[in-house]
Amino acid sequence: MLKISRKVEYALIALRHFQNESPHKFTSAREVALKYSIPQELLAKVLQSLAKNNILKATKGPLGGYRLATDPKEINMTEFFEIIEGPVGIMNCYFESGCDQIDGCNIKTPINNINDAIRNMFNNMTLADIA
Amino acid sequence: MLKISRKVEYALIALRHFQNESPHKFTSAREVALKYSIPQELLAKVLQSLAKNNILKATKGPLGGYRLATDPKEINMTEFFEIIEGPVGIMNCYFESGCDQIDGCNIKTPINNINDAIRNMFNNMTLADIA
DNA sequence: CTATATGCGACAAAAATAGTCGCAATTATC
DNA sequence: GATAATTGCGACTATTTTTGTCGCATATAG
Repeated sequence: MLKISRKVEYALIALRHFQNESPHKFTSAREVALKYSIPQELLAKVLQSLAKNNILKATKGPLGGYRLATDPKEINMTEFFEIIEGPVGIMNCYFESGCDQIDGCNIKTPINNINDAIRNMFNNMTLADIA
Repeated sequence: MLKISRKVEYALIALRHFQNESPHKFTSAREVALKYSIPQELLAKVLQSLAKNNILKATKGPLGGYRLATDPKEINMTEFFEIIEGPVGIMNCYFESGCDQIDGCNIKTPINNINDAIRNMFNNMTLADIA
């Protein structure tokens, strides 16, 4: 349970790759996909999201590609996860309003407690911490 | 992301319900399902798992049903989650061996770090803590 | 004997995730 | 200017996981 998605996995792989490249070199999605045997199109989408959110810098054209735009120390894990997968939380009701429990939900508090614990953990973590 | 499943949600609802009942009263899956508008058959399965793992006590026949078998203070959250959903961890490779990365996986360490942090958190939590 | 439980396995439906494809816009190289 | 390689983006399909259902055996209170 609590598994993360392939997209997050691919993002982590790519980010670690960029960390090991010289800071100004651009690497294409294709190259990264080949190197780690991951689906190119899917990786491309993930990298596009990261670029749109200023985690990566992108350039088009031949010799184009991606490189880190931000120091990994500055990349908060909650933010990182949410760029790729939307809100971090174990249940939707943490974020949404509509809930069809007739007799009133009796687990709101426990759910929120768990959510807070998880979010708190990731809020205090940067990409640099885990790599 | 990191959402828990409905089954866990239903288990939490039921457990909180049993916490509020007198300790020796048995309540049937049907009754709990009706009260909280959750699918009876599915809830039944979840309760059966919990009974098999001594979180609940079950009796058959009319007037039968379930009640707590254990003090919530003694119910470890990791254990609880794993009864219902299997291993707690953000990625399968934490538990499994086969991995088809050709060029070597570059995210084993970060993944393990995140996993350890999550497991550690839940290991230090009982059902009583969150309710 | 009947009605109401749990227990369990197989199955079906629905939703989420993963992956593919096509095309526009940009840019380096020839 | 033509070509090839790239990002960017949306629609689509396939696969997997989750969710829910059904049927039947066993137990038991009345």
